[in-house]
Amino acid sequence: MARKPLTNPRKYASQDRSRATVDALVEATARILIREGFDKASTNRIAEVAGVSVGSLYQYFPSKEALVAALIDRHNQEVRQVVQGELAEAVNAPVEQAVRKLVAVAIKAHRIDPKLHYVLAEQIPRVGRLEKVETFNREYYALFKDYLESRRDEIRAVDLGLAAFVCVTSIEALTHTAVLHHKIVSDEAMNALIDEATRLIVGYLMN
Amino acid sequence: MARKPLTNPRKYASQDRSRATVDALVEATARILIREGFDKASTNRIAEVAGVSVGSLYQYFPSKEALVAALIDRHNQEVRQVVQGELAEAVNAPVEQAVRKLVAVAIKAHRIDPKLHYVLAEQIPRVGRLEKVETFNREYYALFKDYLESRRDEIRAVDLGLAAFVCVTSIEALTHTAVLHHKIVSDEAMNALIDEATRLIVGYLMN
Amino acid sequence: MARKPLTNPRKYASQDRSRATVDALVEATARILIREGFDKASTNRIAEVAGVSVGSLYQYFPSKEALVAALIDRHNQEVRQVVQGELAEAVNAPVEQAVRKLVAVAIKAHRIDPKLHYVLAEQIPRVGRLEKVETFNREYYALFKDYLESRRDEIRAVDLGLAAFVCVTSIEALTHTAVLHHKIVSDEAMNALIDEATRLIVGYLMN
Amino acid sequence: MARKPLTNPRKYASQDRSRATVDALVEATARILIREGFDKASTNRIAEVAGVSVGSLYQYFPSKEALVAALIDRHNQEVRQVVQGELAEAVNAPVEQAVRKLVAVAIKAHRIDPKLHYVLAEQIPRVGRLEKVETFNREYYALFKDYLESRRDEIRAVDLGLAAFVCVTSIEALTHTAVLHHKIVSDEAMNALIDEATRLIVGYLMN
DNA sequence: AATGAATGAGACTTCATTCAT
DNA sequence: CATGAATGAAGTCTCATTCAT
Repeated sequence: MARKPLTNPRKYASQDRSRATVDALVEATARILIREGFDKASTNRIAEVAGVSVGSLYQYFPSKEALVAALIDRHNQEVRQVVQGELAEAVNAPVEQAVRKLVAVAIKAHRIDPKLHYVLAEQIPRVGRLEKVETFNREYYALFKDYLESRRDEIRAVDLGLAAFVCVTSIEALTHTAVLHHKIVSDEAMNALIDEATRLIVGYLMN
Repeated sequence: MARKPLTNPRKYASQDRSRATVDALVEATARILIREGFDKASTNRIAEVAGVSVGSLYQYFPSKEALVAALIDRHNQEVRQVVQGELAEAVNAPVEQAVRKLVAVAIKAHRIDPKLHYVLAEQIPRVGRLEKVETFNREYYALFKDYLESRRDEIRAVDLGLAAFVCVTSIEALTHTAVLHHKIVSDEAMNALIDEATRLIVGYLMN
Repeated sequence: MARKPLTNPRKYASQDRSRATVDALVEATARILIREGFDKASTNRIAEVAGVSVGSLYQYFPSKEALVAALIDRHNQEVRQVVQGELAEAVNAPVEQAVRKLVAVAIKAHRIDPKLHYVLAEQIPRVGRLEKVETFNREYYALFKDYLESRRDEIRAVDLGLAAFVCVTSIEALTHTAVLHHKIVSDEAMNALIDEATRLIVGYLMN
Repeated sequence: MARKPLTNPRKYASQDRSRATVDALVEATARILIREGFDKASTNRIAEVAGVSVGSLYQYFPSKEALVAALIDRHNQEVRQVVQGELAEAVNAPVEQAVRKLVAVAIKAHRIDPKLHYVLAEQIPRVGRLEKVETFNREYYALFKDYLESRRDEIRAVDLGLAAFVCVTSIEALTHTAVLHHKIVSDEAMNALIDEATRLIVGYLMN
């Protein structure tokens, strides 16, 4: 996109610096959003916290929304990294194990940065941002449906789409709410929640 | 302070006018919130849509937040009226019937004004009205826990608090998401959802 | 100005009521100005404190300024009533006695309602109101000059206009400041002030 | 935070620009206050007259009051610069010379910007800046009292506090009123006033 | 006349964005 | 590229005044 500079060193230097600036800005956005709420997250404030000038902010992000979008992407990325491997495992496990894994992973994901997750999910004026946040659930939903299909003979006869909706929505809600409302104060509490959620879903799918 | 007027009509006339203005303002707030989002809901805009002047808005509501609070109260009131009677019935029914009723009522409640509900639930926290919106879930939760206690011998041994959390959170999420994402396009679809949700919860409580 | 009503009683009744309303409004204005400052003295507030409607306020006063003007007039009237008699006496007294009297009267006048005086003199946006407040000093000045002329042979040779300015300004400032800044806490303190002021002025006029 | 620029001018450029903006705003405030009164001094108007945007105003002054406070400080500073040197001299002079000096300096100070002084002194209390404006008189008073103490044996026996109050208040009122009401149209008139005021005060202190 | 609801200009202030340096 | 001063539209809220009842 940018033309190649004449010397490599300079190029890398500036690329690094750019990268650092971009990171600082996204990080500042996250911090302010979490600690002070959306209303305090003005571009000037973000730039200040990031330690750069507003001008620089607009050098890298065409608008405030672009900044928030980048933050969402970053968070999604982090969640993906945490979730990906474990989810792959689950796919090959029998129903109960798979569900248990799913629940555990969901909790793990929500715990990455619960407040940020909350802010991104519920506090950001949506202006097209909504879809970005929802992408995950869609993926989750599709993955789950695929899994159910692969295990169709182990579970009772159901509309798999409907079942996937029920399961994914429930797991998401339970883990999200539990994490956000500090219901998971100990490993015990977490295990209890995992047990119950698993029982809820497995019982639903099997009986 | 004012002496009684000679005719009733006159006195009531002004009261009606006030009332109409207040109603128009709250209604305008709802419409704008739903159609254009929180950010577009400026006091000037609300007044304009309500067909009154900003001055009138501030005659009745000390701040923009007060307006939103009034809207929340109005919505809560409507929901309560729909829910109340049916919930009383459920309390005396056996588990499966009670849960089915609960789910049905939740759908009914969410259908009153789904978009408004969504906006109030997910977009308003910024206004600090969070607690007002959450009051409902708390009440719902407490009621459910009480019910579980009264039927303790019909369900499996379980931490009732945890169980209530699991059930209420799931029902709320399922009905909310279903209504909001237009998953309930027909009575059939609705009945299917009720069946599944009921099965989910009852299976969880019983087995 | 108003057409005569058909019956006297009614006439008087309504006149009394009007008078009472007008008085209440002026009084309310004074109270608010003193207790809460000019910025809080909105017409709506004044009407409320007066126990009448804004509409009535505008029935009797064409504008907020008119109200303030009426208040100034009322205060001036009160001051006049206190001052008048004593001032007449002073005119016939020899210089020292006259000056002493003048100072004493000035204190008395300032003590009528010091805060109101202060507010009216220094806190009211002037818009032509200034002259009304200043009228007094002018009268005072003219009167003093006349007195000096009548006693020209008892005092040293001097530009009487200039001398009157010096004396009136000094007496006014001393009594105003003393009263306003609570320098007159006792009769002793007052007498001390009177002594000093008198000495100041008499010394100036005589030597 | 910012790296040193290669050339000085550039750095100073922005500082100068800021400074110029700030100065223009304070100056505009003064002009409007003088020419149109406090009520017309809206922030938008001030910015307009200063030739900058409202935004810039709020970049440098957190509120309208801050602007007025800055103006008061500026004026005080100017007065101080005029007064300081001359006052130091007076302290070492014999009574008559000292008083004459004091009066002359007071006139000089009041002449710096009489209308502004008036506005700041009598119109601003509403902004709560009263103390700032009064600081001066307090200093003046303290200084005068100290002087009287140092010359105690040259003047008649008096309560020095009371005497200082009488003298300072009188000088202040005379010079203030004279300047404001255009009583000082010529050097002659000024000298006459100085003579009279000096005589007033000296006569009071000595006899 | 009295009432008080309604009006709307305008005040203060914020903040996303631009642009000269 | 970075900087940060400058911009100005837009938002919240107040208050003198009008007007239907």
